[in-house]
Amino acid sequence: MGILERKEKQKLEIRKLILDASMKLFVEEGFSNVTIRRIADLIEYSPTTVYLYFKDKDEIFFSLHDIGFQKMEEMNRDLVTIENPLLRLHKMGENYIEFGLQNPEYYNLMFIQEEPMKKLSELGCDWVKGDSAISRLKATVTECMEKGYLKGDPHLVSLSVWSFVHGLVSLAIRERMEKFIPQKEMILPALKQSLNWMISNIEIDNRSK
Amino acid sequence: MGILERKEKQKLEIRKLILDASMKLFVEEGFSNVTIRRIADLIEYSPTTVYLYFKDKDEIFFSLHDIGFQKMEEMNRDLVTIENPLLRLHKMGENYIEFGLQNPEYYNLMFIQEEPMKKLSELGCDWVKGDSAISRLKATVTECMEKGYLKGDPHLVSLSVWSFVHGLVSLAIRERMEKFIPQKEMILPALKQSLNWMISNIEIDNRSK
DNA sequence: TTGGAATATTTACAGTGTTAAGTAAATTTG
DNA sequence: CAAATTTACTTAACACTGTAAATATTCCAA
Repeated sequence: MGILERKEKQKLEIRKLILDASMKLFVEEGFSNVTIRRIADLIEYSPTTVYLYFKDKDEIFFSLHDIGFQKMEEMNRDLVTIENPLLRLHKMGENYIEFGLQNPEYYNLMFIQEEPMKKLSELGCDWVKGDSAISRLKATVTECMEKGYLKGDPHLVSLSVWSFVHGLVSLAIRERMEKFIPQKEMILPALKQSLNWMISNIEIDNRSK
Repeated sequence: MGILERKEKQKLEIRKLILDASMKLFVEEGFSNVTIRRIADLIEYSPTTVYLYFKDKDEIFFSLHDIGFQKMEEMNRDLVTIENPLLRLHKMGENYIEFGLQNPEYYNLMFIQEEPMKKLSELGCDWVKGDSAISRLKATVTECMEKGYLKGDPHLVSLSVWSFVHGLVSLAIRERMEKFIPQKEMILPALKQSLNWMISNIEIDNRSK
């Protein structure tokens, strides 16, 4: 069945073509400038051809949202080398902030935009990519507690830490931080400083040892 | 000049009519279902009439964003009666969370959506409503420090506290919290619990007194 | 070579924000 | 009071959007 295989491969190739074009538009011109017709222009097919490979526009965005998580995972690849779980948690936070600021459009799809989640509940499946990222966070927080760097309920602390960094990133990329951080180039350092402050507040003070 | 005055008043009345209609659509059917034509239908004017009172759709959203801040300020009206600044900060946080969960569409315009901020920079003026809310937060945080409830840089701490509650609310209303809080009715208590945890972590321990 | 399946395009629909031109009523002016 | 002008509003239209149905083209096996 070599022929069917090849066809399958071609199908995937065009899917990739569509995703690449969407990504290009999406990253270069932002969410609202990604239209089916412009995607079609880029890949030099007619607009309706796109619908042979994706059910609708939201499915394209959902795929891009997935790719976003892959990019983020890639960024966190060498995180396992950090022995100290609290340091690892800290670095996770820094990576998260950097990823968000450097890829606002991806970040948008992953954590802000409503459409990808709508698509999920439409398909009746759960947020695999998001959930596994959450699990990694939770595992690290739990390890911090086991080794005496943090205390409290790992569930509650993970939720809180994530909310904290998400708050920083999403306020920044949605331009709500200008009063706090007027200079654009100061955003990243300011957010990292805030993260420092947060972690130093929740870590157990070991100076009494 | 009684006649000019009356005309001015009528103009404002229709503006209000448009805003009320937008608000209705907006709250009842969400952001994406607010269209110029549906607004026009509700107020029983032609679509183009809307443009005699608002430059474009974004200007309508900007006005609604303003109204959102008014609603929030109203909610915080009796906050001044709380003597203890840390308790007041806590209550501010709770109000913020409740406001966000109860008015997701307003919250969206105030702190998530890009359009209102674009409109601001287009007009070249600054985020008056947002900035004054930030100032109130900062004042409370500063008072907490003066009275020995908190320590550190008020600027940094305010930014962090705000980011924290914004993170909680925005992840919740954008459906990213299902893994952490599967039951919808548990969202508000869980978010409040997280706020509790946060504040108890940053407050200066006075038990040694 | 022919028939059928797969793939792609054309056409079309119903919607969007927005502008320009036209109309009718209200107001000001001679 | 009548004519001119301003104001308020509507109609028609443009250039888009996502998407469905019908049509055309390409490809491959019999």
